[in-house]
Amino acid sequence: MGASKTELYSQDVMELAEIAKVLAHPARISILNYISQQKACICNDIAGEIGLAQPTISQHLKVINDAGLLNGTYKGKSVCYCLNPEKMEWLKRTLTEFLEITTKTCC
Amino acid sequence: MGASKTELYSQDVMELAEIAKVLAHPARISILNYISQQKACICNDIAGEIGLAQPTISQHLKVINDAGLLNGTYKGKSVCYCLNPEKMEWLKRTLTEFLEITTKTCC
DNA sequence: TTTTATTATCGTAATATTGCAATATTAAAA
DNA sequence: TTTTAATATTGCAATATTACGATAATAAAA
Repeated sequence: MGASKTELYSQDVMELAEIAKVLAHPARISILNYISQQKACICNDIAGEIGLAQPTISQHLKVINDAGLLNGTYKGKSVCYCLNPEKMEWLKRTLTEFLEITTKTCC
Repeated sequence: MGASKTELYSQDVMELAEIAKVLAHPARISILNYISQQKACICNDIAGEIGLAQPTISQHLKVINDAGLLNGTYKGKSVCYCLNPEKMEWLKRTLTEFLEITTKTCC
C-alpha cells in the first residue's frame, strides 16, 4: 500500500500529522533554522548553504510553503522567503497543546 | 533517490527530524492520544479502536517505541503500552525550543 | 502439556518521498 | 527587446513508508 487511510482520522489529527510532516525531514528543519537566523528575507543561497541541489531545495520549500509556513513573493529574479509568523505561532500552539495532553504519567 | 543525505546535517537537526517523523502519521497521533486518555496501561484494542489491522498498529507502535516514547512490557498474552513521561517531556522541550527560535518575525 | 488469546514478524504489493539533471519560467537589467 | 540570474517544474531512478494476510512467538490458563 503506502497510502494512509485518511478517512479514519479526525480533521484535527490529520492537520497535526500534516504539519509534523513538514518537520520530518532534516533539510526542512535546516531551511527553517536558516531563514529564522537571517532575521530578514533570504534567497536561494540556501542550496549552497545546505548542500543539496537547487531543485531539491525548491521542492522542500514548496512543502513548507504548501503548509502555509512561508510568506513573501515567490516569483522573479530573486525570491524572498520568510516565515509566516501567524502560522508559525499556530504551529507552536498546536504542537504544544497536543504535547500538553499527551505528556501524562502512566503506569 | 528517496534516501535523505543524512551526512549533511548536525546531530540536533537529525534528532528533531526523527522525532517529528513519529508524529508525521495520523495513526501514530491517534495512538498517542488514545494511550494518554487511558491514564493507565492499555493493550491492543487500539487496533479495533482506530480501524487498522493488528499488524499495522503493531508496526506503528514499534516506530513510537523505537523513538523511546513508550515504556512497559511488550511481551506476553496482553501487552501494556504506556508513555515514557521523561521522553515525552524531552520531546516537548525539544520541539518547543526549536519553535521558540524559529517563530520570529521576518520581512 | 496443550490450548488459547495476544502481540510480533515476515513477505509482499501499493504508494509516497527524496534527489537531481534537464528544462522552463520569471522578472530585472542591459 | 534580448540577455541574464534566480527559481520552479518535469521526468525519472532509488529508496522509504504504509497496510495487511499469513504465520510465528509469547505467556497465561485449562
